[in-house]
Amino acid sequence: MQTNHPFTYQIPEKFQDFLQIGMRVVVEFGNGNRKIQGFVTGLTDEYSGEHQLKSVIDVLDLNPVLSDEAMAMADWLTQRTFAFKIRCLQVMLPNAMRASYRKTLKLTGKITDSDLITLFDHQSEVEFNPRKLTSSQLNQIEKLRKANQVEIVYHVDDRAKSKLVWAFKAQMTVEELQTAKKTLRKNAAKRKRLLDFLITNHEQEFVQSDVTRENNFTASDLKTAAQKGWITRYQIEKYRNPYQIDKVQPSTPKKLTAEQAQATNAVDQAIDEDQAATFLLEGVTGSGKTEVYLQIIQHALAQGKSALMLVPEISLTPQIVRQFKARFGDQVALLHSALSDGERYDEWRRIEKGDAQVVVGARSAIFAPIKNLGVIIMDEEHETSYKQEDMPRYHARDVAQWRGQYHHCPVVLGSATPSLESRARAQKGVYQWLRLTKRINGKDLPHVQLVDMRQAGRYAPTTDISQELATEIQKKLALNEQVVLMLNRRGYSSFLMCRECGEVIKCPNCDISLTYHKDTNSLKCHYCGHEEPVPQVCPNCHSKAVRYFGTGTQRVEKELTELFPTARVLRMDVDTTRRKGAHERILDEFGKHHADILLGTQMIAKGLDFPNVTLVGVLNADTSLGLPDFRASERTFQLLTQVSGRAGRAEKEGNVLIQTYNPDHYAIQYAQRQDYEHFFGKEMQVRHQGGYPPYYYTIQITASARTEADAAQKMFQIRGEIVNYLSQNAVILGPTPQSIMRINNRYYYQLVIKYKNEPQLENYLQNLLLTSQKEERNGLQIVIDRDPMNFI
DNA sequence: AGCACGCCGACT
DNA sequence: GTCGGCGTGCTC
Repeated sequence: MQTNHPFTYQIPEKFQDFLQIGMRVVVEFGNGNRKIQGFVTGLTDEYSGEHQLKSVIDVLDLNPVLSDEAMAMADWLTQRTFAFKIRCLQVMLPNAMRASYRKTLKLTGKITDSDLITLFDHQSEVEFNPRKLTSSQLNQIEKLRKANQVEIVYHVDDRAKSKLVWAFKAQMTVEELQTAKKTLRKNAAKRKRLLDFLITNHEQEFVQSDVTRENNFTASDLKTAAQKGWITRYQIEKYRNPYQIDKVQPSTPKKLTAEQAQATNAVDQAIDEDQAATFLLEGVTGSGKTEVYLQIIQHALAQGKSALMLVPEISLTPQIVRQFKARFGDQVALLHSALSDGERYDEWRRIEKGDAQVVVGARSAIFAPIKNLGVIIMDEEHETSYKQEDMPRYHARDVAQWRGQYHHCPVVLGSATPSLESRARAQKGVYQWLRLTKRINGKDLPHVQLVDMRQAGRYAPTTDISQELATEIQKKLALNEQVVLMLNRRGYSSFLMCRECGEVIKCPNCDISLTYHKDTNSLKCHYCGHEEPVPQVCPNCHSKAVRYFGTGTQRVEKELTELFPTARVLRMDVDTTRRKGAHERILDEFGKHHADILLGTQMIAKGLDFPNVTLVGVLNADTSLGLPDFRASERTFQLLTQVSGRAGRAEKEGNVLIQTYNPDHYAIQYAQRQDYEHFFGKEMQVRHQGGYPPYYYTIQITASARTEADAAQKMFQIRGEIVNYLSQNAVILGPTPQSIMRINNRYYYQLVIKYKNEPQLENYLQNLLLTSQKEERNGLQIVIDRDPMNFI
């Protein structure tokens, strides 16, 4: 991982004809000649270098798995995100195609050591995992290796396996089957039924599991049938079917409003003219953006092109998926992190083979191997989850635009609350600006009321629910309508504090307070996973007055059931949605009105579309305002606007209540009026004054080390170097310790560079990436992040 | 990641 | 004079 350049290998004759750029190969690497997986990045007929070349051991693919486009994209990504090229190549492929490495220990001579005899256990080759062995065993092995008694063998396993299922079809002719039927015993009813089945379904191929399930045969019935020669059984490849939403009612395009039609036409035209233009589709919540997307995709398909649709991970729910499947059926492929590696691999291959022309997926789907792209759409473009937080630290929006250029196709960025960066570009005419200002149901935006908790809090019936909110909930329950309550968990958690001395219980490894978990009555660290029981007495002053502070969904749930004993409450947070499919199940329950109140964290703010929801309550609007991040206002505004949009989606009017301690803050004020445009104006002023994006570009450099001094020292050294490469116009912030300075016993220091145009900076950082590798061994890690999303 | 090499202190 | 631990460089 420490090198960032290609290595040259000789191609054995047997591979020379078909080895191509973009294939995966196995090669020997390093002094120990351990085998590793590599990618072919270039081919040449001659080599005049000074190195003794090794040979390619094996080729893993029959056709290139990385297209020319993927190779070019990886090059660009390497440069752009300060990443290692190998990581950029790997990110283009599904996990299953990444090799897994294994070592075995092979016996070539005699062993006498009793330790090792037990280790080998009469086998000549065993799995070798040095971590599981004692140092004396390792010593022995090392000696034997020197004496050529044992050998370490390196293996590269390709995990990309297609799923095989048993299939069968009739082997005999109808006449022969008829004859066979006559030879059966009288009471062989099941075999008779099977033969009848084969006679009526002659010539047809069946998947064994389908037939056994639907016609009540067993696998052994079919095995016997094969033995008797009635059928042939064989294995076929089968695509795994992740969501099992096959049987959806097909939907037809809806009639568009004038605004929708205008937006659609503008993009359609760009598709027809092969224009690599970027559109910003700014549409208020409920303005029918999804229908616009669907019709744009349809237009692309009609031109014989394909389409790529990105949605935030969290809103990739069956509800959304169903809409696409209903319109485009089997042409849709899904890429989603909840898929297993195998499922993901199958979807990837369907796309790669051209069996799917519409790809719907979360962030990494932007690398889908889709050909002949007609349009790329990014819904909720402001979502921070589009930025990957480890190497390569790409933003899906940037990749989308790169691919748009490559394919000469438009990119559509959609949002009710666009990121300031995108909105500013629309202002300047860099993006084409499309607006949907009206809701499709013709209703006004829901009425939003602020509850000033500084006053209301004193008379509140419970800690988290004001009288105003309680009254509103009561009204809706009486009308048999549904309520969504959001608890803003960002920057907030329940911690344990001693009321006597003020001691807060903190994680022993990290600099943050432990979070109280009621279900297990324990304290957990959300950064390193440390867990401990709740102490009976304060560790500092030994007082018994240890209480927990903060708000958790569990506590609010309890308060709700006390206030409204008959109401059915569904809770949705990380605890209740951890299991696969739990997310969908909860929403499904709520959709069927099996509950009256849905209580959740941020995850309920997006994508929900329940016609019977007429009240949305935000329990604590401000917690995300106080974060030391220049995007705090933007995030708060976006969140409040998104969640407000959940009310009154259909015929019924909806209203929204926001509880806040900062009713005068502009982010809250504009969110109340759902006035994105004025918020944008105000926030741009703030950014201009502070010299932040979109007025400046930012790059964050982080150093982490085992001691605070090491991390700080490195950052000051970098600062000292970097000033030599920067002009007067650039600004360096820091180095400063990160707001959570210590995580898992590592110390973090950071530095942020704000700049507009610094031609020399790029080179310095590329160089830093390489040189910093050397110090990794001493526990010093450097991370370079372009356009970081989190400054804390 | 893992091997070789060179340096240095401990021990024969 | 030799062995082994440890830091450093390099991998076609």
